[in-house]
Amino acid sequence: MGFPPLKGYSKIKVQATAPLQEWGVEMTKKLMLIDANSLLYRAFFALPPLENSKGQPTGAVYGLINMLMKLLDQYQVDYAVAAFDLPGPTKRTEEYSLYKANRPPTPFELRSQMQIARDVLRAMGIECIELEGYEADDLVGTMAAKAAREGCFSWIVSGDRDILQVVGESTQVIMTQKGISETTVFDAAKVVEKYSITPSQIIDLKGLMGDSSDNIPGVPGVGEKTATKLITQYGSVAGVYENIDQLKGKLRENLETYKEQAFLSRRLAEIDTQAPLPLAWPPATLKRNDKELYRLFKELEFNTLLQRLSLADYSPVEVDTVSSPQLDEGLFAGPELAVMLLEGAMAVAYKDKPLLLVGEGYAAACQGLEDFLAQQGTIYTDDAKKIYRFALDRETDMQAEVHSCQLAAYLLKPGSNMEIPHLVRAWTELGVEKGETSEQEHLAAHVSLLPQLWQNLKKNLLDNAAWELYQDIELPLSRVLARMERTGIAVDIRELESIGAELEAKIDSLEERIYAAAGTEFNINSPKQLGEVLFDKLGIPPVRKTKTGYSTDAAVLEAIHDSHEVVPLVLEYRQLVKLQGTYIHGLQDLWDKETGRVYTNFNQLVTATGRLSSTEPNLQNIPVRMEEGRRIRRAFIPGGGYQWLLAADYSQIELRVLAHFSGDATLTDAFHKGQDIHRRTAAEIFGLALEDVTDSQRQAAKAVNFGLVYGQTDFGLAQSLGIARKEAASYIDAYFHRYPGVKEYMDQIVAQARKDGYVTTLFNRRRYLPEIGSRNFQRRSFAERTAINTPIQGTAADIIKLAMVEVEKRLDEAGLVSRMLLQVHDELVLETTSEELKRVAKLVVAAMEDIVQLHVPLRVDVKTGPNWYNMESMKD
DNA sequence: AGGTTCACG
DNA sequence: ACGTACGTGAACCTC
Repeated sequence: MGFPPLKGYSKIKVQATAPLQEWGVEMTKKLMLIDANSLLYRAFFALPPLENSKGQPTGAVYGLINMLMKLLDQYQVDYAVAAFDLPGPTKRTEEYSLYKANRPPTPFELRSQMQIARDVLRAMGIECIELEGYEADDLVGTMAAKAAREGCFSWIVSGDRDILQVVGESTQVIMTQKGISETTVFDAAKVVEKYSITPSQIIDLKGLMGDSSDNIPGVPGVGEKTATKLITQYGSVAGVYENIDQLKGKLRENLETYKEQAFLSRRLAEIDTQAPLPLAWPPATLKRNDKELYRLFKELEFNTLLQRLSLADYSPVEVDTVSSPQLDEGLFAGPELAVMLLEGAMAVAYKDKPLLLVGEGYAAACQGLEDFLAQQGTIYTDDAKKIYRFALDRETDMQAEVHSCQLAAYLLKPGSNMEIPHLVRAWTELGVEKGETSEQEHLAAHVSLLPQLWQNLKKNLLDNAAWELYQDIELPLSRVLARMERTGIAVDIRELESIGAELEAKIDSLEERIYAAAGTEFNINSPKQLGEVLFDKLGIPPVRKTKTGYSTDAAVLEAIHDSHEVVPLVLEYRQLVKLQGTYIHGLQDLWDKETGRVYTNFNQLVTATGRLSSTEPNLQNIPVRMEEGRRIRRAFIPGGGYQWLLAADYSQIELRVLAHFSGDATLTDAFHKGQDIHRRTAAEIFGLALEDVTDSQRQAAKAVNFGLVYGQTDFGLAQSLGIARKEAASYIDAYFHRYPGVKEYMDQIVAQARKDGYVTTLFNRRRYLPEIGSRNFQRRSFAERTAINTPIQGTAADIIKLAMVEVEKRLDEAGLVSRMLLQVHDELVLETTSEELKRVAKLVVAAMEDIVQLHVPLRVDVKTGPNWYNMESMKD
């Protein structure tokens, strides 16, 4: 029997386990014993703090159940029993009142999951046992002993090493490693291999070394090493004392002084295998209560587990695939239409049933959709940008209104999975079973659910006060982005080739010089091989390690710059190879020879902060900082009919947003006076007049301003400036002293994030920070920095998005042919004609600067040129 | 598929 | 004491 096979199981990495026969075991029945307390603790601390929408913490239960489902599937056992601790005194606390006395109390968020875990386990057909005065591992150990007598093989699942003492002929332990998803299986040989002692000797080992986590004292001065040596030599604690004469010095003295304590510790460490079991033998077989399990998973919002168990109340949905051009007349007739544009196909809901239109049917449907768009009506779709793009490609004057489910979902919970089947499961009570259908059919099957999905999303947007964000910023922006994507940007391929040829020559030469300097030929692009050459062969002392070996990144290479002549060559090689591979070859591959342009995709649904991203090619990271790379911008040019590129960028937008949010008097004053912000900061933190600030002081202040919006630490600032950490700390301290409003704002936003569990931007874009209350320092700190950064970065994103909609609108109203091509976070790039140049510059600057009234002015610098490299400022 | 490195704001 | 500045995407290597 056991668990039914899990769907999608093969994708989950589980350590392969030898079948029973290989272990030399021949038993008819198999039992899994679960030390539930130990695993829940593990899961609780290993996993991010999940909770359901009602605020009930669920992470530990999720981790436990997820792990057990995998194991049950893998081991196909006949029975499974889970043991729990009960609060209150045990035999051990009776004997030794300090037993586990140093344990911090179980966190509330974990305690509240203990009963839930029992309920879920029972629903899975796993019996739960507990017994006053006994701990879970005693019950597990007793069960294993009982099973062995009954000729039944057991696996014990636990995260506690102590349980290894019960490993034997018919008992093995599945021990969690770091985290809880990775496990190791221990038989007796494995215990010996790992700890150099037999399973039962674990008890004696603990007797001598103690266990700080359980507050078992052991013998002072005896740690794991000494204890292992003694136990290996004399077999047991008793054996050690029988041979105490052979020992000398401090060790013997301690052993003699603490003899009682050693035997006490041994008793405390020993698992009781004769507890009175609150359970009949054999245990009930694994009989799942699907109805109850469904109810629990639904309540806990374990949607992936519901899916995996095929427990979802999702009926299979039949998709009619239509390839005939003869479409039903009613298909595009209604005032409403649910539609998804797919690769070479279209999904449309007809009388609440999904149709998948392919081949000639698709061609006919495109005409039908075009006609529908030209009239007033309502479209429910996954991604509005595709509809706008469709309308643009077919030059349709769109009258219909579009509702974009993915866009709405993104604003409600950025960073989550935006695929339609996920959204439907997350935001409605509905769903579609995947079954044997293809991806495309499965997706199409959801099309008739889009109107319901949309209604739910819209309600949530309204509840979050994010409806305007959707309606006035993001949805109109989808249309702007569709146009920009369709427009593309012209690339001078000859220029690209010429830069590429130059790079090629330099790379070849560097390659040879590197081989000569290193005295060996190797793959310079392989961090592994490069590390071996630098740090093993050439003997340069390594600076830093990564998970997999030596770190060889630019910071490391800079640090060892003068250690060997090959290092600077490698640095230059790296830089050039990056340019050649990512930009020259990357752009060449995506260049359209018919139009001479490249067409990026602007993704509106991926970033956690509300920024756009750009792919295939990414035109938001074209080199600019280093001259060598910056030259690539020469290849970006205005296309046919246009003479100029125009770039308009917000000056210091993030610091202005910070000034707005914090209301800090000094920061606000600097922007009102139009001062050089870094110079002013330097003057403030070094206590100087503006004109007395030196270049290096300004540079330091710039780094402070820069790090500010990231929630910087002294360590980070020290790193970026190459100064001592104390000095960096003094800068930060001086800054907050001079800008108390900024400090207050940062404390306040972190407090708010802790209270609400999320932060928002000026336009109510929201980002959830579930780890803000984590007890894990690292995770909590990260969430706090994110709480500081996201409102700033996200508001800047809101502003430029709104400006883009406005620029598009004003260009359109003015009847200008100039057009937006790119957005690079705080910069817009347009192409324009000689006739329109001045007018467009003014229009763009005005639209961007006036788009929102903050407590400080927004400033935009505008430049123009015949390509993206040779750009000159326009001052009227 | 995941890790490392590096380009941008 | 913790590890150490936010947000992206692409190329390449390694497993």
